[in-house]
Order: sequence, then structure tokens, then C-alpha cells
Amino acid sequence: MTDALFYQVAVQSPLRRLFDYLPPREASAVLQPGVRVAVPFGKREVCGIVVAHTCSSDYPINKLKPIGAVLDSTSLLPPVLFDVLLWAARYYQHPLGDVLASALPTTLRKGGSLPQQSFWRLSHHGKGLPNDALRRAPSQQALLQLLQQHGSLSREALTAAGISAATVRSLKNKELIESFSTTQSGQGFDLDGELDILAETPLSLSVDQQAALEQIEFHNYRSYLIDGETGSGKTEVYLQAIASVLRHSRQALVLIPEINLSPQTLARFRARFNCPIALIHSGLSERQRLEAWWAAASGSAGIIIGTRSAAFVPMQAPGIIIVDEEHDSSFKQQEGFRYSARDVAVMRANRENIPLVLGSATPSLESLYNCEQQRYRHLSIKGRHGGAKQAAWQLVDIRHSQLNTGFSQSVIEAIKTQLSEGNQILVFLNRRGFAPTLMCHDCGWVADCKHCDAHLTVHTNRPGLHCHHCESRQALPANCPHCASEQLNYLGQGTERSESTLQALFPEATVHRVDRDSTGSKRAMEELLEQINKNEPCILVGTQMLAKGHHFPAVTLVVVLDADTSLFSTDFRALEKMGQLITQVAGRAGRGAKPGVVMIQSHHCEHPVFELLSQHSYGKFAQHLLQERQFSAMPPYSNAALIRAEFHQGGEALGLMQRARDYLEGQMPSSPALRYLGPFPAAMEKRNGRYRYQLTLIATERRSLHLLLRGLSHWLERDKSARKLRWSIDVDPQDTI
DNA sequence: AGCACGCCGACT
DNA sequence: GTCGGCGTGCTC
Repeated sequence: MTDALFYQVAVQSPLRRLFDYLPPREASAVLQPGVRVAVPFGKREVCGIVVAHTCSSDYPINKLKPIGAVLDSTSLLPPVLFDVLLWAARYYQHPLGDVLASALPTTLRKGGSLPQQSFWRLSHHGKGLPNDALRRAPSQQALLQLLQQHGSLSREALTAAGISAATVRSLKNKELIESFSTTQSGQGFDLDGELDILAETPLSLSVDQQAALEQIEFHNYRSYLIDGETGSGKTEVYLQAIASVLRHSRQALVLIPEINLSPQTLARFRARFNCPIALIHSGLSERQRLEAWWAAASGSAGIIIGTRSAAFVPMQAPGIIIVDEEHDSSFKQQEGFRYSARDVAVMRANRENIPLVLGSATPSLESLYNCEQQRYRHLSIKGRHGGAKQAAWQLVDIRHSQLNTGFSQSVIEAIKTQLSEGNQILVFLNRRGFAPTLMCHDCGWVADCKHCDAHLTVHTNRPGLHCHHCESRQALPANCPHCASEQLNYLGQGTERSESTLQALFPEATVHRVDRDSTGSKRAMEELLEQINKNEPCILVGTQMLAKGHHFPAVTLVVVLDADTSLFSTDFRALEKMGQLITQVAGRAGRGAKPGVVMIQSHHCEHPVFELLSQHSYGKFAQHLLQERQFSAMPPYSNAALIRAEFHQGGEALGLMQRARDYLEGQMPSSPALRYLGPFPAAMEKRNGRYRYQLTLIATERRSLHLLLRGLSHWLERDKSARKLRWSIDVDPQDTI
């Protein structure tokens, strides 16, 4: 019993602990952290990941089982990334097995192997042939000679050398050659035979761009926030920073929001660099995902562009991480492992000792705060590169005014003028469907969802009543189900209604609707964008899909139909999000000599945020919000966590949250430095048939919050009644507190 | 999460 | 008589 050896293995399960195993029966060197192993787990065999080895185990030794097969000779996760994953599991209070799995494509998670490449070589028999063999079959002879020269060649290399599949097959049938496969190798990215990494001359930089680029230190960690309005040329700074990294044979990781990678942006990357670019996003097939992941991990890709999950992709030689549109909420995963890819990127860059560049025209309050605290370096890029003029803002007070299904007279006039001048108009309304409510005029009955605390939305395009919070749908009734009246009224407006209103007002104009219903598929969206980019006069009506990432050079008028909903939201980030959205939309208005106009309809035009935003100063607006957050000691001036519970019977979920609060207060009593809020019903108490409650923790000290959450996660895991209902811990939550 | 065991209703 | 509903318990 001198040199006992046990392995601590993480398996994908909701249990926040590791499992001890005996070494595999077949002797091997000590397994390193990150190596995948097949282990017996309950009644099944699963793929686990070695986390550590120890010389003792708390578990009864006679109950320990040995590791089955060892799946990797070396770890798939480089040590620094492995540390980042361990950190993330602790920070977000999530089971390590799940966290480690998020760094692997599904194939590898389930124990599959790395992409294999098949090669052909001479068989034993083939090696013995004289040089002039097969003289009468020239193409077969050519293949033999190639293999004699090179030893072995991949299928692709043979095709490139002009060898047909038929030739290969004949030699195989004669048993002169044989195939074998190995893991695709990829040491360092291939410049495609070019001498320089650059495939084109970079654009010349403005003074601000140059200054920003010069601030970036490439050989150590530091975070930079590049703050520059739409069109100021952030992308060019990224490209030139990436070029420096590639010249040192290091890789660049670029994180982008979901759905945000426009073909134009990708084309720009491809045109600039002579190196392979790996794309990692949700649209990939499993095969493509594995290939892209391996291109990053093996080092064959110089640039990796990906959405949230790419924050965890292994890299052979990381050189820089860039997070574009860092304020975007899609960087935060909203279920399961609730991490923020942006914050993970900061930690990863820190551990890798490489620069991190965050970019946005409308930075998050968190990042601005970090600049204030000197944790990030703030780099501003001013002025639009093309010299386009700033958009003019116009607040439209709609109190007392006659609205035509949501449109004020002055907005209608403005649209008419812009159309007559051959321009495009963008109408923004954050509500899908035709009308958010169906109500009986005679008895007041309202169409409600059976499964959610929400009204059903009237849709005319795919006619029916749809719930926007669960899957439920039903036909549009002809009569009130309560009093049989035929007087059913549509209250309020969604994008479908605005579309038909605009079409009625401007029968000769083209109206495009852009929302999840009209452009469900990627293809539909691309076609629409192509149509819009012909720059012919038209009206675009849509939800926030319109605001994200796309560039519409012919738009000269932007209309925000309803800015009021965000002013009175229970979500403490609603104002921040509204300011970001409106600023982003406004940034797209105007072209060349034609300045844009932004019209905002509100019942509360005197609200200070409009004043701040309309002076073209997102910065001042953000400062204002930061002061409010500081005053109320909310994030980023404090640290928040949200404990949620849901169940089809409300009482039990609420009861659990109440007991969770009691437990927490027993650990650390409430104080100004540690506030407990709730448990309260969630913003929508019942959703999809489940009753939802939440408990909020707000702490000035991150450390004490984490200590508390650590205890709570174990308490919840041990609690018998908690096992049957769904609960979660959300660190740095995005939504309602 | 999976997967088993376990004890009560409508089917060949 | 059994197929199968999902409650409850466990995984080194």
C-alpha cells in the first residue's frame, strides 16, 4: 500500500463532484489532466475526463472501479485552458463535467476520435515490385512511383496529383497498396505557399485608429476597450492587430454575437489574410464542428471566428482574443452552464498572458466601469471613417396626438418625404405578430395562454393566436368564447400590423418586414439583405434583428415606434439595452452627403436619457446610468447572483427558495454589504406550465458571494425536495433582478 | 442527466 | 395475465 494511485474523473452529470477510479487494468504511464477515459458509471459506460491523480480516496476502496479505456495519449485541453475551465466551473457554480464538455465538440464528448485522414502506402507486396513494373498501365505506374517517392500520400494529395479513384482502386485490388488513417496533423498554419500573411494592403489608419493599435501590447496580458461608433473602423484595427499576431505565428480568436457574422465581414477577413480561418457557430454540422475545432486546436487555423462557445476552443498558440460587440447579451448563456463568454475571454487572456480587445460602439456598463477602475485600457476612435454626417435626433411627443395604428402624423409625413427622395426608411418595433392582445369588445374577455401568464399574440401571416413564451398555438376564434360576440378587437401593434398599416398608407412603396417569423431561415434573411442592398427606396419594419450588425447604407430615416416600454421595465438593464439599441440603429442612418434622421415616439420625451442620447453621446448616457447604478449599489458596483426554482406546482418551488434564503441567512446574515431580495415570483410567474420563483443576492464583496454560493450549491444538491424540481444558480445574471 | 427499480391502470 | 405510466434513488 505504498504507492496507491487513484484518478479523479469528471463525468457529464448534474453532480458537482468528481468520481474516483482505480488506474486502468492495462498498465500505463500516469494519466494527465484533460485525458478522456471511458469509465463505468452506474449501469452504463460514459466518457469522462481525468482531472487529477491522488494517492488516497474518500470513497470505500473496495467499491472503486477501474478506468476502462484510455481514449487520448495526450490531453485535448491545453493546461492553461484546463485551468480556465476549472475556474469557470467554480465561478459559475456549475458541475465540472458539464463545463469541460462545453470545450469539446459533441463527437469528442461522447468518446469519439479526432478527425482522421486516410493515406495510401505501398503494401508489403507492392514494395517488392521492380521499378518498371506495370509498364502497360501508365496511370497505375504513376501512382506506384509517387508512393515510392513519398512513402505515403493522403487521398487529397493523390487527387491533386491527378490520380483518379479508379486507379487507386485497381492497385488496391491487386493488393499492391493499402490505406491507413491517422489523426490529421496540423502544426502551425499554412500560408498557402505565400510569403506574407497579408493577401492585400491594409487600409491606411486614421489618427485614432493608429493610436489605438499602437496602444496594444502583444506580449503580455492587458484588456482594451475599443469604443468607436458605427463606421469608425474598429474592424480595421482588429485586422491589423491580428496581422501582428499572425506574423509571430500565433493564433487570433475573434468572438462575435450570435447570427452576427455577415458574409461581408467574413469576406473581409478572407481577402486580407493568407491563412486558414476556422468558423465555429451553431449552424455547423457535427462533422464541420469537429473539423473547425481541430483546426483551432491543432494550430492549422490562424484565425478562429466564433460565437459564445468558441471562448473555450483550444488553441495551439494563442496570441490575441477579440470580442466584437462586447455589450451583446448573446455572450451570456441563458441556461445550463450560465457563463459569459466575454468574461471568460478576459480570464483566459489573463491566464494565457495575451491581449484581449473588447470592441463596441455602445460598450456595456461593466466594461466602462472596468475602464474607470483602470482594469481595462479605454481606446476611443472618433469620427466616421467615410466622413458621413451624424444623424439628427427628433423626439416625437405622442401625448394627446392622434395615432394611426401607432404612427404619429409627423412620422408619416417624414416617411413620405424620404420615400419621395428615393431613400430607405427603417421602422423599429420590438414586438412580433399583428397585435399583442385579442379582446372582446362586449364582455372584456382576453385571449390568454393556458400555460403561461401571458396574452396570446394575434398573427395574421400564419393566422392564429400564438404564445411567444411557449409552443402553444390555436386558431383565431370567430366569436368570443365567453359571450359569443363577434366584436373581437385587436389591441396594440406588432410588426405585422405596422407592415400592413405602412402598406396601406404608401400603396406604391415596397415594405419589407424583418422579424423571426419573416426571416426564420438564414437563407431568407440573406435574400432579403441582398434585396435591401440594391438601395432602392423601401420601408423596412422589424424587431431588433434589424439593429444587429447589418449595414444599410441607403437608410436615411430611422423611426422608433415605442420607446416607452423600456422606460418602465422591471429589468434594471432595460434602459441600458434601449440606449444601446437606439444608438446602434441611429448609427446606421445617413449616407455620404445625406445625413440621417432618427425619430423617437414617446409619451415621456422629457426623460433625461433621451436628452443624453440625442446629443449623440452614448458615453454621457452611460455615465448617467452608471451613477444611478452606483447610487442604488447595483452591478457593476456590486456583484449579483440569482437563484431560480421552477415546478409545475408553485408552492414547492417557492418553499424551496424560502428555505434557501433561510439557509443563506444562517450562513451570513443580511447587511448593507449583502442583500437578499425575495424570493419573488419571476417576471412571468407561470411559463410553459411551470411556476417560477427567484431569490437575488447582491454583495459588495465578490469573495463572500462566492463562498455563499458554493455552500448553497451543495445544500441544494443534498436537499431531498430540491431534487425533483428544477433549480439553477446564475452568477452575474443578465435579466431582471 | 440517464437508467434502474417499483408499484398501479387499459390492452392482446 | 402484461405493457408502460413516471415517482424515487443512485452513480466512484
